[in-house]
Amino acid sequence: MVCMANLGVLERLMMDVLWDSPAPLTANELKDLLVSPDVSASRAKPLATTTILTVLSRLEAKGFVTRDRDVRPHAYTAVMSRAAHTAGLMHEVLGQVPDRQATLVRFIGGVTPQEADTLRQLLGVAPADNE
Amino acid sequence: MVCMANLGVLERLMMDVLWDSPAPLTANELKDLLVSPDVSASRAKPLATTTILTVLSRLEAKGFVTRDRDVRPHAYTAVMSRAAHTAGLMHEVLGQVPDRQATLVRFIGGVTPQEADTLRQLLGVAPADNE
DNA sequence: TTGGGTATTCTACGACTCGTAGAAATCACA
DNA sequence: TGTGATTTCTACGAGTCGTAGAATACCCAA
Repeated sequence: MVCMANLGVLERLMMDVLWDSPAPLTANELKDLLVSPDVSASRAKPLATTTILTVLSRLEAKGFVTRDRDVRPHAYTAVMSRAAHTAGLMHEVLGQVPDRQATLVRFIGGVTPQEADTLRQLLGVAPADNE
Repeated sequence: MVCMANLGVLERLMMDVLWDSPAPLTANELKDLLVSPDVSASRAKPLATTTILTVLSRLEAKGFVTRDRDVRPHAYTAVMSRAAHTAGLMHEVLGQVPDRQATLVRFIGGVTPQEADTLRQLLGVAPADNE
């Protein structure tokens, strides 16, 4: 049932790096970015490269990343954008309840004014290019 | 970071029973409801009462339920409504991303027309007149 | 006041996930 | 072909979760 969610702390951190990267990353590039202070998803201790690779494999198995095996240091990419992933999570959560109406009421009650504006815009103008 | 989320399958099932109940429940009442076929959150195997109590204690420790210790078979109640809990989860997920705008775009792209109408109403936007 | 059923707590185990990484195998180039 | 880089295999320790027996606490009828 709950399936998109389960990312551990490190897994999530690594996804953040992947999401922030404009291009596919190798394990070592990712490792370096994890400790680089100018990256939001930062981390104190540097990890062993094998650790990075293990977690990347797990993320691949979970369907969060793909790897290009044709280039030699394999290159890893996030399958979905962060926005798509997060929106998917929100839908997944929302989909678990019988009464979405009530949930949306609560949800809207908690959004910031800016977010409300965004939503108004999105709902005011017509839908909806998908993919 | 992620804290509201982590409910196991049984924990979630029991929360569903609690949420569906208009009054506080005792462990045994809850146990019976778990196997009663007219309850959405149903279950094949009946569980030991101690199992129910263990899980209820864990839910209490996690802050999802409170118990009334003054009545003899302790009575358990969900702390938040399901709607509040779910909406909270959605906010928690949304709060993890740097660019909420993009996430909301995706989110709105995936809602049903009915949900969109609900949202328009809540946000005070004239509904799109389709259908 | 006590015996006995009921309710609750304590303790625990097995399966699974996750962070972590060494050891072993594989690869590619000099 | 040897060697350094890369990847896979294997594994451990901590934590969570479903599961429930054993031990204890509670309360009423006799």
